[in-house]
Amino acid sequence: MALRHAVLAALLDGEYSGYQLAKAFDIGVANFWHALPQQLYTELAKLEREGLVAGRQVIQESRPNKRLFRVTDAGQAELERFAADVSKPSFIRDDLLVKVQAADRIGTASVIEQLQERAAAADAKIELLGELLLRLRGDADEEEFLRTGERIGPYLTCLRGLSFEREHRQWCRRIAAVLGERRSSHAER
Amino acid sequence: MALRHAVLAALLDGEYSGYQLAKAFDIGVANFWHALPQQLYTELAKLEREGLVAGRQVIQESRPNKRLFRVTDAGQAELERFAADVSKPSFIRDDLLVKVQAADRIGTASVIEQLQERAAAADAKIELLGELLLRLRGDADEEEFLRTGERIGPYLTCLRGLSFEREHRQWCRRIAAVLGERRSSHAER
DNA sequence: TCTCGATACTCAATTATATGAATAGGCAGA
DNA sequence: TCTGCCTATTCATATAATTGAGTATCGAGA
Repeated sequence: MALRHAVLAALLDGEYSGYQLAKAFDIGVANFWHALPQQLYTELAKLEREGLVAGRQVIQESRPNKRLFRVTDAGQAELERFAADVSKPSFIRDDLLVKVQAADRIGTASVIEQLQERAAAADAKIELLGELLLRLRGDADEEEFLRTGERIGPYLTCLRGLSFEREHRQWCRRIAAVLGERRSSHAER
Repeated sequence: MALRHAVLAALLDGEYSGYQLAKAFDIGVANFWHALPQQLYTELAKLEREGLVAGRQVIQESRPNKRLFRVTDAGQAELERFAADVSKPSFIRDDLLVKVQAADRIGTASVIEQLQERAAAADAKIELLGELLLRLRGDADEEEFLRTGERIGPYLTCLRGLSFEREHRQWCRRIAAVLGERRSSHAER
């Protein structure tokens, strides 16, 4: 029930097509919600039926036509309403954590490998987010931008994403090291 | 498809009833997965049908009877198999982040309030996890426990939970401050 | 020229999660 | 004694998310 609001929030920054939204939901926007393209198209169609977003066709020559969407006044009001009611707590849900939970009862080689891959993926994401933050705040420094910038929402969620990725990376590296040392020291499995 | 593995991993530490598991999934275990009681009962029934866990009835006098479950050899093997295949990336999905993304286009009063509630909830969770970690490692210090402890999986996932909650708390407080200052300074809305 | 990736979207089917309501006895506090 | 919470579980329904397949055109590079 919250994807609709994530889409509305993402559309606040301008007009996007389903395809562009899908891209955004794979990088920046993924800091607060994640969704596959199919879901987004479905959700946009629903939102349009309900009058919360409005779409317009854009005819293109050298590539398929597309439909750009923007938030309507009703959509804005819906977001406003949504912001007022209680949020459900946020949970971690992660396959890799499940594997670590079981770590000393199963073979750890593959888990260690996956921890390292995750750390590397986090590296890439951290760099990406760093660039995104820079682009969002322009010349201003962070402090000043947050005080006076006119659109700080996306910046704030990126900050969360960045801190999440940093912590995740650090944890992955540490756990990989811990499990690795245990493997080599008491030569189990 | 991963709840089953989360349940198996949680059951590695002994026998639990559905009810006890549900409790665990509300605190410690929630560091790697979250689920409602109904889901757990359903999952346990499925796992039992497939022979991955075994249940036994325990008759009680002063309260309802219960069924305790343990992981079978087949269950262990299934976990082993699961640990080997690729994990899907972990995503944040959080109502409150959606609200922050929209923050400067909607009224912020309620969002600020929710950020503060979240921070307070994180405080409580942090304390809880701190105690849990202490209980898990006993007298040893962390370094030593991680080197020589015989069951470190749950400890490692708790560490992740702790770091997640700490970062979350810090972010909530900072964002609440930023939004609060903007409200008071340019008296918008 | 042929393949491959990017743009742009749709449809169907399945699986996973969440919501809501019920049952039922014991025990603690007002 | 009445109220409500804790233990312990089940059933049904609804919503959300994932998986898989498919369509069609353009432009770049082998």
